[in-house]
Amino acid sequence: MKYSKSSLPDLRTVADLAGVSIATVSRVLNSDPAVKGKTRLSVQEAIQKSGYRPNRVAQRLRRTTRSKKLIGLLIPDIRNPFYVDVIRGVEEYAYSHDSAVLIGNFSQDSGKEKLYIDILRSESVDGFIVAPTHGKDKNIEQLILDGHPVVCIDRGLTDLQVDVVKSDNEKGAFTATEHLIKNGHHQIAHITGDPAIPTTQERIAGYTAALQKYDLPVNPALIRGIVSDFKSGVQLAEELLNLPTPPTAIFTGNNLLTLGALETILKRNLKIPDEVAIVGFDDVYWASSLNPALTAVQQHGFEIGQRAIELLYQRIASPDRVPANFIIKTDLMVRKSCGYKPLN
Amino acid sequence: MKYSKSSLPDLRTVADLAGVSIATVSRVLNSDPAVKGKTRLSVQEAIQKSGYRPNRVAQRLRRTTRSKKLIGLLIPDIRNPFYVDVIRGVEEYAYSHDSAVLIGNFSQDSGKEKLYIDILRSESVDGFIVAPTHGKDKNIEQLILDGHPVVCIDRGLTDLQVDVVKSDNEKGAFTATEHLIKNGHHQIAHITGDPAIPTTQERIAGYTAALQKYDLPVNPALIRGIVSDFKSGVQLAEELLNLPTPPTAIFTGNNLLTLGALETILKRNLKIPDEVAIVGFDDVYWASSLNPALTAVQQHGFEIGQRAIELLYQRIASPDRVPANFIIKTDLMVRKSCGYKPLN
DNA sequence: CTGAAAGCGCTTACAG
DNA sequence: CTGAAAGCGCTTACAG
Repeated sequence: MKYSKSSLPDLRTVADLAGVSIATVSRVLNSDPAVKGKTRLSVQEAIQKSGYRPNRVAQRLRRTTRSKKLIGLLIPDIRNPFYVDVIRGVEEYAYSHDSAVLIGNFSQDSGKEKLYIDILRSESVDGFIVAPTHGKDKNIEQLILDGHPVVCIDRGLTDLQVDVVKSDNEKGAFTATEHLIKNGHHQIAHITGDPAIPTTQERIAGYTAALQKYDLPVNPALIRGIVSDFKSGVQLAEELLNLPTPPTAIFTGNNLLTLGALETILKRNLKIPDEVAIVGFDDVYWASSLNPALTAVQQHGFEIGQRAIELLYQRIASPDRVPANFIIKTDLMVRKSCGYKPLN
Repeated sequence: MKYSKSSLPDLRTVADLAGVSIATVSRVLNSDPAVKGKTRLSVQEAIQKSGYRPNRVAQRLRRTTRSKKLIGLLIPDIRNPFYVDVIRGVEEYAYSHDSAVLIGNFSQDSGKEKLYIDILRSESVDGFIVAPTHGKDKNIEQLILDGHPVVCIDRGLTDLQVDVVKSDNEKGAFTATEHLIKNGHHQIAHITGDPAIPTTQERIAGYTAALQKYDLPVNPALIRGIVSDFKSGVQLAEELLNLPTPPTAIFTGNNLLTLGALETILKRNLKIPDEVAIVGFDDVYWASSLNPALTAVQQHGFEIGQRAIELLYQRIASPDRVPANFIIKTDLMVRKSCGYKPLN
C-alpha cells in the first residue's frame, strides 16, 4: 500500500504512458492550444490513469508567471477576531483559485516581521498581504522597493504608494461617538490603540470630529492609549473611572480594549449603560451574547481580505498599475450598551 | 533602487565573488565540515557582501531531507479560538525553527479538506498537522498510507496508528459536570457538538460518568447535538428550555455552542446562574468579561499546537517510530455562571 | 503540431 | 579539500 515518494508519477511517467515527450505533456497541462486534439486526449487519459499531479515546487522554480499562486499573509495579531475574518477572506479566495497561503503572525514585533518576510521571500511567494506596523515600516518598504507585489491591509505606508484596503476608521469612530452623544452623553472618553498606528489616529480624528460637530469640548485627558491589547484596556478604564469627574461613556478603539474595559467595569460593579455606557470598535461574534449586548462598530474583515487578495492578483498581473485605495464602510451595530437618555 | 528579481544573488554570484565553485558555497551553507577554514571564511564573507539568501524552492526540489521545513496545517474552523491557540503554538515553534506553515481552513467539509491536502502535497510540505473530520477520515488515511508524516490534533483515526495530541476530553467533561452536581444541580443537560466526532463522544462519556458517580439518572432527552456552531447552540438551548421540566443547568460542548446557548438564555431573560446555570467546554479570552463571568473548561490549545509540531519533527526524522498519544490535561476555570446551592 | 535541449537554483555522489 | 557534472521536475524558446 505504502509507496515511496520517489515513485510518485512525474511528467516522464505520463509521457511514457501516452507515448509522447514530456514537453507535450507539459503543454497539455498548461492548455497550450497548439496541441492536436487527439494527442491531448491520450495525454489526458495517461494523466488520469497515472494519478499524476504537478509538482508545484518545480513549477515555481521554473516558471516566472503562474496561475497557481502562493501568497504570503502577514498578520499583526491572530488572536484579534478582526484579523481572523481577514484571513478567512484571503484564504477562501486563494483556495478557490487553486492557490495557497503562507501565514505569519508577527505580534507587532518588527524583528519577527522581518524574519517572516525573509522566510516568505525564500519560499518565493508570488505576493504579500501585510498590515504594516506603522506608516514607515522599513521591512515593507524594502519589500516593495525590491519589486515584490504588496497589498497593505488596515493601514498604509506614508512614504510609498501602495495598494491598501481598510475600513473607514474615521467615519466609524464618528458614528460611534455621535451615537453616544445622541444618547445624552457629554463626557465621552476614548481608549485608543497604539497612538503610533495610523488606524488609531484616524479613529481619534473621527471621535474628535463628532464632539466638535455637537460643540462638545475635546478633553485630552479623556483620550488615552498605550497599545491595542486587553491589559491596556483594563488599565486605561481604571484611570478614566478614577478621574474626579469620570466619563459617562467610553468609546474603545478595538475589541481587545473593549474586553479590558469591560473587565474593569464589571469589577467595579458599574451598571452598563446606566452608570457607564460603552461602544467598541470591532464587532465580534460574541458581542450579542454579552450582558448587556454590546453596541459596536462592525468592520467587514472578510471583505477586506477578499478585496486585498483580488487587488494582489491584479498587481501581480500588472505591476505598474497605479496603486488603489479601498475604503470599506463600517456599520454601527446598535445593541444595548449605550442606553438612552434623550438630549434635553 | 528597484532591482529586478532576476538579479537576485544566487550561488553563482557568491561563488564568483569568493573565487570558488558553487559546490563549495553550497557546502559552506550546509556547514559541511570538509570545507577548509580559510575557504569557509572567504565564502562567508562573499555571502555577507552579496546579501545572498538561499532559494528554498530550489532546495525543496533538490533535497530530500531538510532543516528548514514547510509544514501543512489543516484546521477545521479558524473562527474557533481554540484552534487559533493551536495555530499560534504551531506557528511559533515553526518560525523559531526557520520553518514556515501553510494553513488551510476546511470548515468540516471533506471536499475542501481534500482540495487543501492536494495543494499542500503539490507544494511538497514536509509534513501535516491535521484534525480529522471523523475517525475514518479517508483523506487523511490516504495521506498516511502514501508515506507522509502526519500528526493529528484534537482527535485520532480509528483504523490507523497515528501520532495524536489532544485534550483529556472525558476528564474535562467529567469535572465540569461534577462541578454542576456539587452545586446542587440534578437536571443537567448537555449540548454536544457533532455526534460523529470522537471528541464529542468522549465529552458525552465524561458527562455520563459524572452523573453515574453521583447516582443521577442519565436522561437521553437532555443530551442533544447537531454540529458545533453558534446556531446549534441557540436552537438546542431553546429545545431544552422548552421541556416540561427544563434543566437547571447546561453543559455546552464547545465555545460556539456556549455562545449560542447564552443568546437563548439572554433572550428569555433567564438569570444565570439562579434560573439556569451554565458551564462550557473551551475557555476563551472573553469568558471573564461575560456577565456573569463564565465557568469553563480550559483547553491548552497553544501547548497542543507545540506538542503536535514537535512530534511531527520527530516523525519526519524517524518515520518508523511507534506513534505516540499525547493527552493534555484541561483545567476547570471556576467563575460565576454555576452558582452555589449546597447539596442538602 | 511535436521533440530535444537548455535552464530555474540548488545538492551530492564521484573524481581527483 | 574542492570542482565538474548529474539531476530534482518542470517550462519554453528553438528547430523541424
